[in-house]
Amino acid sequence: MVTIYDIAKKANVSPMTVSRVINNSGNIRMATKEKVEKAIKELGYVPNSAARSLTSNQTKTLGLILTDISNPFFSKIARGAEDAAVETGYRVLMSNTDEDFEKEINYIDMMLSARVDGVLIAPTSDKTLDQIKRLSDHNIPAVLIDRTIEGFVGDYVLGDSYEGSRKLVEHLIDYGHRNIALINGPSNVSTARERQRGYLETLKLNDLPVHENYISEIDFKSVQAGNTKSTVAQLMQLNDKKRPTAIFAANNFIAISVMKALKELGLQVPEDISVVCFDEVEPVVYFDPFFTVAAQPASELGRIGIQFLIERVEQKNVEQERKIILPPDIHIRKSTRRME
Amino acid sequence: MVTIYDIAKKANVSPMTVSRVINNSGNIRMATKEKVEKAIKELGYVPNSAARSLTSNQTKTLGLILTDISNPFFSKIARGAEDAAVETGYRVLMSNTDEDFEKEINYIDMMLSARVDGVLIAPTSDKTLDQIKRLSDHNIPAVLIDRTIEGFVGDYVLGDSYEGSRKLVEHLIDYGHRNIALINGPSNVSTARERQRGYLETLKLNDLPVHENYISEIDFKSVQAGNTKSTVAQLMQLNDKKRPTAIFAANNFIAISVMKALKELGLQVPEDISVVCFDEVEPVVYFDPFFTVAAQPASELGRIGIQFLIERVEQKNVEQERKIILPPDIHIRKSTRRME
DNA sequence: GCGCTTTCGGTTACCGGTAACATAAAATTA
DNA sequence: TAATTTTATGTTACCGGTAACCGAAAGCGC
Repeated sequence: MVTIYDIAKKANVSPMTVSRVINNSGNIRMATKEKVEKAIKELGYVPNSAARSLTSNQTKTLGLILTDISNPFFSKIARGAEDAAVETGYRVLMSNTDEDFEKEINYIDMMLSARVDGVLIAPTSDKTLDQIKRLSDHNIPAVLIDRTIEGFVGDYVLGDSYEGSRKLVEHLIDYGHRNIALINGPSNVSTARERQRGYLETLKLNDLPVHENYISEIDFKSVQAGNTKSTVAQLMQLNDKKRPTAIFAANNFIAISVMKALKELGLQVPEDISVVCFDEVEPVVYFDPFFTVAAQPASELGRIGIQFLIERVEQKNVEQERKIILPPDIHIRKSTRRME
Repeated sequence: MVTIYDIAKKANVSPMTVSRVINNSGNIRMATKEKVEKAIKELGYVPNSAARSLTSNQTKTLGLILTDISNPFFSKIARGAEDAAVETGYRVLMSNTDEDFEKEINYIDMMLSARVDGVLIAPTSDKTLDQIKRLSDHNIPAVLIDRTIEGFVGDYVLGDSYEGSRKLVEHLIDYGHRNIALINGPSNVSTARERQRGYLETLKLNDLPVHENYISEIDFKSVQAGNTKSTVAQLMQLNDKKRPTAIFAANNFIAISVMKALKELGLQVPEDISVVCFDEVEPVVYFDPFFTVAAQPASELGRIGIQFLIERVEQKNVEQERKIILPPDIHIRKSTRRME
């Protein structure tokens, strides 16, 4: 591997001079600079960031801890985040927790040993607070994305779950639905709590009763395992008057799984039942706008999250905590129908 | 930041002993080991990989250079790759080239300065060969994914573009289509060449004429800019006999754009025209299987790619070049119809 | 041409680990 | 119990950069 010393020897200067040329620091005679640059080019030298970070105490690397990069919502966040990072000269280490606390801990370890300058994280649950503390104990700032956690002090960038939820439910009510079920994610995630709050309040505001068995929680692994079917089946087994005419799926992942379950149960959407959900179900939306959704500006979330994070890393605007909550766009499409 | 020296002082041993405990190397008395481990835990020490990599000459980090992580095909590759990487104790640096050669060069620079142990890359074109050479000049192995490039020596993992293309076109012919247009990606990408070859050979085998203006090329940026419409419009303006009854979109990105264009032109799929494409159009496929596609095992590709890469990095199975070509699954769905 | 300031470049030490060697302590053998 | 081997730990130097300090050369005023 070519080092600064090889360049120094070739250009007949000291390693320090090479370092100065690379970093454009100090006073260097033009002739010397050119000599060094020639040697660098000829030997194809690229600085070793590991060595650099040892003295500079920064790695120019950020950690991105998300649930699952193959979920379109998160892959858009990742894309926005990565774009913002390279633009500012940072690299991004990626990871997928699958909402698993143990995996999350391992990734925190990884970020710690990689000495990343900061972490943008969608925490798996409120328990993640301890992990964020571990980061800050090592002087590594964290910005939350998509979710908050209780007791967190710092910046976060979220979609407005409460408001989106309200609007989706209002839309259903507007269409004449009175029996609306909510299939939610686990309530230890803030988005689930907010969506449930929006759901409940909207029902209350419209004087609609809340049936307890309309609300179910289903976690990432159950959805993956295909356990949504029993949840849906239970809902549909309620007797006629109580049988929901609409399902509010709390995210795209659940929505897809619900659709699958409905299909297996022989039910048509929207003829037999209406379905709405949070997050866009891409990319088909462009040519077959089917799903009525609360679409979050995912790539924007990622971009802003990284910007905040880098400002924290570089000690700018550190006085205030910034809580950004971006409103989702409600797209009314064909998965909901008016009740006669 | 806590270092090995802090631990050493606290545990009243030499730094070297701490190092040995951490790496489980050499002979350490049980009592000493426990003393050190206690100190590590109490101070929350995590080894600094940068310092480590300086002596070990490896970073346990791999580079992943893809077109666009927010494209479901690539996000699945990324997921498979990242999974395989962590399982083997590696980290992953992500990047998005947008098929842009300049961006790709910058990312290669980034990988070089990060001293990644290896790179898994979907090259933007045959020109990328020089960049891969830059990597190998620095002893960094590269494995290709999704695409090959001319003159490349090493491992690659691809989907079978030729075979998938043949099957899609055969399906269309089987359905009675004789006028089949191909909207391809740029021919400096191997998949485009292979898909075109499959297209042409299948037509020839079935004694169908090849109209020159049935084949068009459209690059990533044009698709992004929404320039697909003019291409599609030109096809549809051909006089009746020559007007295509089916379009073969060479990838999911093009397919979505084609669908959009058709919609704007007021054409229905599959009533007015049939459409097939390469790559799955997820995730809607699960509940609304619409598109007839050649689905590539993306996550498998990513996983195998990383496995090969790590073997190269760790100098295992290096004698032979491995060329893996996985067959796509053909899913016949509702975007194609039989001609009467 | 002499002293003073500025410019340019070199030397040394250190960042946080670890390989290689050295040495002290314990265990084993004769 | 002395000699020998084995085990346990310490010391030194180095990985590839850079900060901090220092000295030589060049520019400048008089």
